[in-house]
Amino acid sequence: MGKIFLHVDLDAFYASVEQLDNPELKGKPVIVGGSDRRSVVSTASYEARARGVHSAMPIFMAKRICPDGFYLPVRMKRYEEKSKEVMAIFGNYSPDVQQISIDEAFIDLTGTERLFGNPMETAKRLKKEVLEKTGLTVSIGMASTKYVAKIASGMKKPDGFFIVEEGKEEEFMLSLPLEKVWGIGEKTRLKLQSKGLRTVREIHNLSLMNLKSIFGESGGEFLYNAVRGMEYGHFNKEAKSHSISSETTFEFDLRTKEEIDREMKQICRTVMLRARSENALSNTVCVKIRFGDFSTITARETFKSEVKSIEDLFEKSSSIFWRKFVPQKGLRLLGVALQNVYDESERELSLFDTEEQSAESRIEKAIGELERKFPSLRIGTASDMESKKI
DNA sequence: TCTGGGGTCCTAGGACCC
DNA sequence: TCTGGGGTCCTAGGACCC
Repeated sequence: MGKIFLHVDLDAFYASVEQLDNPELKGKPVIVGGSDRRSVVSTASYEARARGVHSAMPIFMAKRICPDGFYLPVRMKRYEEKSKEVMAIFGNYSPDVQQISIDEAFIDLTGTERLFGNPMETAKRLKKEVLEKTGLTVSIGMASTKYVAKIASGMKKPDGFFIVEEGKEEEFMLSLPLEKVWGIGEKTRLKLQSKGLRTVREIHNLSLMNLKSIFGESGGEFLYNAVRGMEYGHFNKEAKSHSISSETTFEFDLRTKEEIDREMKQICRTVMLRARSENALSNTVCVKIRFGDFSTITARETFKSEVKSIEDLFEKSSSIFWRKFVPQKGLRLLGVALQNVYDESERELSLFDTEEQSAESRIEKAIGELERKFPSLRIGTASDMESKKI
């Protein structure tokens, strides 16, 4: 007896929540995204998709093809709230629920027949319960592997249910156009094309060795398994690396040190407060620079001791930034990340940790907690205020 | 009026150690 | 007589996903 997985995906999630909270928007083209020059669409409702609007499309373009759409800002807190409600319902159907993003999860139904009955009926009940309790529709894929279930859930959106029977996985994969294969993006498609490979079947015809010689050890293995509908390892592994990052695209490219310092400070603040709230520490700082011409570089440095404060992160990031930045090109985007993050409890105490520094980290943690409780509050330190000229 | 933000994983080359 | 080879850490960049 094989395994049974569901992949459950909330339909047009952000846009659906907006329609739920404002029923007048039901049946209308709703586009959730930023509002300035360089913003893109986060989620478009199905009505907007019918007009050609899709995720990642620049807002100005969406407005051109869908001028009468309802354009709304992203309300992340609200979506997180609804996401939690939905995920809690999933928990009633299996002890093994693996959330993979804010709007989708794998549910392992293997061995739940005795408790819940036929998995197909269980899946239908789950759809119904989510709709009744949260007002949201989901699309479900059911298969013997997570990988195939994931693709299956996309076959009949929205409000869909698609089953790939055990033993039919390979046949199912062979029936798909390349664009539906999860893990093959534009670049890989182009590379496949340059080798004369245009269909899943053509990839299927190649040996593992052959694929590895073209796409590398891991890429080759992935493709070989994918076109056969076999489980892809990386769903099952615990994530081993972790990072905390924040980045901003500016409405207009920045050029002066004053502007850049100000933004850098804000970004470092966001990253550091988040790290504090997660009790996360890191010794590795990565700075991302996107120039006015859209060319993008990253530079990172691993330090002997962990990043200790917002100010510390600001200094470290700045020193990396100014080694790489080319002022003539202008700054379109600035990002800062803490990488290889580990938990506070794993810290090896260093002789250099002074009383003062740990006091600083306690203060920042308190600021983060306060700001979470009172989102309208902005707490600054004396040096923040000076730089903001309040 | 071009192209967001937050992530993960992989590769390839160099340094360094045994 | 001149240069093997594996493991691990680090950096920079790339691909992909939602």
